Amino acid sequence: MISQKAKYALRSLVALARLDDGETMMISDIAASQNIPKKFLEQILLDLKHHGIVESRRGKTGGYKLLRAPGEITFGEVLRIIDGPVAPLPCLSKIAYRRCDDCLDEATCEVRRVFAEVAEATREILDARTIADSLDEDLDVLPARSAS
Amino acid sequence: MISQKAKYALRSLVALARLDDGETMMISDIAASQNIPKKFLEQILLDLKHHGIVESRRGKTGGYKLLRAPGEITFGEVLRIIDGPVAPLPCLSKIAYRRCDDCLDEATCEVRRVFAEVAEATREILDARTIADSLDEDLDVLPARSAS
DNA sequence: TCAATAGTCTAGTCATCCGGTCGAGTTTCG
DNA sequence: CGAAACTCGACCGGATGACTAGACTATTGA
Repeated sequence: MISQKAKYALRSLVALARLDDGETMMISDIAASQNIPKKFLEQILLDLKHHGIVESRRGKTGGYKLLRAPGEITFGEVLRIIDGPVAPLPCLSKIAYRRCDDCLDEATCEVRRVFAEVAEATREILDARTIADSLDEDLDVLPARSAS
Repeated sequence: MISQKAKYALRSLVALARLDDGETMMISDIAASQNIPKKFLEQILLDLKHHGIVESRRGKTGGYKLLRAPGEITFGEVLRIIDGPVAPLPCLSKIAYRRCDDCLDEATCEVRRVFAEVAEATREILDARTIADSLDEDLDVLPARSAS
């Protein structure tokens, strides 16, 4: 399960991606339009700012905007910023590799191989899909329920 | 990240799968061989028993054994028993569908589509790989680090 | 210049979950 | 019977998730 925080982050970025060039959007407007608690969103946007995804301007005419093109911001990047590693096991993460402390030998670990496949598959999707992909809704709607 | 508990469960099942026909294995032996806290493992095995994965015998000559062939027990099934839904969003789970309460419309949800792909991909792997697949180690070892 | 506005940042809260542990059962065998 | 093994409920401490509070700083337009 991805965190609420990550979902909020992605939704906000989609909202910002819909702006015209040079336009900005205030935290409170994003919060209202996307149904996100405002104070919580502050943290999230700040985090995204520190990681170079968005930029902001203070004061009366302030607000947020994307720092990069929507097509240059991948789901994977955002998830790693907000939620940390995407991998199902610490020993399969490339941004935060850590040995499983109960694992005697990685090479013969009974579960590692299967989860490596999972990690590979999800990484391939998350690092390929961008905010831009979420802009054109209505195009290919999929059936309401699909996975487990 | 999958839970420690799930990892223990899978490891235990692999251990049980290595037994000869009719043989059983005691909790304490599984715990010792797999490096798992014994009392914690009791809960896990009990849970697996309640879900028809293993069966047990009490008393002096007691122990656990698989109730089904290793090839009939998928990673997905075990994960769902121990960790709950595998899907990245509640609205994408088929065993425990739940509406995302902040989501206004599922059909146009900005993030749903991408995560549906992820759910589909992981489900395909987890529901295909079985305990039996983890038995033949040494065969295809993969490079030590691979995903994110 | 000053007050209103909007972003920045640190902390605190509160519930839930994770990874266990304890101890009192109950069944089975020798 | 009594020792060995599984059963099952309760508990527990620390971490995490999802927010909330409030003080502070930058920007502007009256």
